[in-house]
Amino acid sequence: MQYWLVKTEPESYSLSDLKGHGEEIWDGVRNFQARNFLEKMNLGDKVFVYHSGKQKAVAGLAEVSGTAFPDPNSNSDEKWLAVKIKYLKTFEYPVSLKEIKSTAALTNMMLIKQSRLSVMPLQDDEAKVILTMAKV
DNA sequence: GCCAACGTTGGC
DNA sequence: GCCAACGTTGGC
Repeated sequence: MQYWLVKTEPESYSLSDLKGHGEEIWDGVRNFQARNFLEKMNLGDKVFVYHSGKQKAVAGLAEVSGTAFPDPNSNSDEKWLAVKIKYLKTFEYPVSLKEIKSTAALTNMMLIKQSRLSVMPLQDDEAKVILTMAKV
């Protein structure tokens, strides 16, 4: 089982929106590296939802409920992908970017190393540290 | 509001 | 194929 992290601007789509809908098509990814990660997602993989912008924190957890399929909003001659994710939980203690940066075990996260990537895998130990920090 | 990092585009 | 110009993302 793999852990992932996806970024979203809560002003356009937030974790609470996902909570309200239960399940959502995660589309609009227009970056090859991110696309390749979407392709590797498996059913049941856990997905951390990160809020960029004002909040800058890992807000909660979702789960892959549908593996990669053509992004319905891209032209058929393009090869962009989307997945489906299902809401799991909102962290009572969101893990802020600041905390992540000041935690030695997390400083090699792709979130830090590649600040612009919007879909990325996490190491198991990184995921566990974040879950601990979120007091899940 | 600014700027760094990064991706994309287009001229050569 | 290189590189300058430009656009976007996202932290500060």
